[in-house]
Amino acid sequence: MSPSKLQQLSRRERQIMDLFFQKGKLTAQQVTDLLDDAPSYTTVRTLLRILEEKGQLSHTQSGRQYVYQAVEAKDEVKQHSLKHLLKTFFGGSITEAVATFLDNPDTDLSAEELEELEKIVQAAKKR
Amino acid sequence: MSPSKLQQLSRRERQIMDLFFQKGKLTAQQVTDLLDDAPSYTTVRTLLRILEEKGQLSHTQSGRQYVYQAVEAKDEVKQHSLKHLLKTFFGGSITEAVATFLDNPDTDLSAEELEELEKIVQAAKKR
DNA sequence: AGTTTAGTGTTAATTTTTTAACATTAAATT
DNA sequence: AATTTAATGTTAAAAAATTAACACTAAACT
Repeated sequence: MSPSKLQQLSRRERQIMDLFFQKGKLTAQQVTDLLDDAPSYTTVRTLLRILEEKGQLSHTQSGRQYVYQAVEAKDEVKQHSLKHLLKTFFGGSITEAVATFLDNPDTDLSAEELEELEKIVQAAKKR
Repeated sequence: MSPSKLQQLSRRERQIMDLFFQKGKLTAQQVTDLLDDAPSYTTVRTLLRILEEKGQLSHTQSGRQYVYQAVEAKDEVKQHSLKHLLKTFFGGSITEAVATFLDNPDTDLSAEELEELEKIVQAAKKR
């Protein structure tokens, strides 16, 4: 049950990393704006610096601004996070997860979306 | 971007809650055994107490032992966690998540499992 | 009955996280 | 050119999390 790198991060750090996974590149100001329980701008900058020290973020300079982005290859993070979720809540089964998702009355997938999902599954069957 | 209750938890607390979501009921000793970077037994007990104070866990007594379990209805947690993951990494799309999962060469789903997944999707289409 | 074992109760030190003030610098505006 | 604005650099206080020692209690064992 050894924790992954992402799980090593503190609350705030994870919250911020989640933003980067969603949005890609962000400045300190943007991060501050996106967090709706955001601390001060200065605090956000400190956290970005720490995340960079920890190797989670890198930055490039654009004019005077630092533009940060996640370092870890996104696909790896995706795969890992999905697996962790499946293990934690769905006994490792993607099928159960999909079933749960589709069962939720709040979710209503379009016909096209379902079509696409079906195709993907059928394609996987052929292999 | 307001954090959910689960996201409010600290690292260790989340790590422990994940165990409860996987396993159901657990004693302090079992939690200690399941964590492979576990702190001392005393520490684990303290964390369980804190999680109970925070309303995440409850316990019943079985003989002398405290048996803990997650308070929040598991389905809600499942739904919420899945949605959060989809939002963070897959633009909210279950289809993308499934695609990513099936693309991973490490994953090999059995024919039966794929069959089942297909059925679930087809059933959803009918609605 | 005495001793060991396995549990909980209480308390507190240490470490980490979280926060942000204050200083500095350079660009943009007046 | 002077002033304001918007950025980063540095440092440190406050709060929270993490850890575990020590005390106590009751059951199980000898």
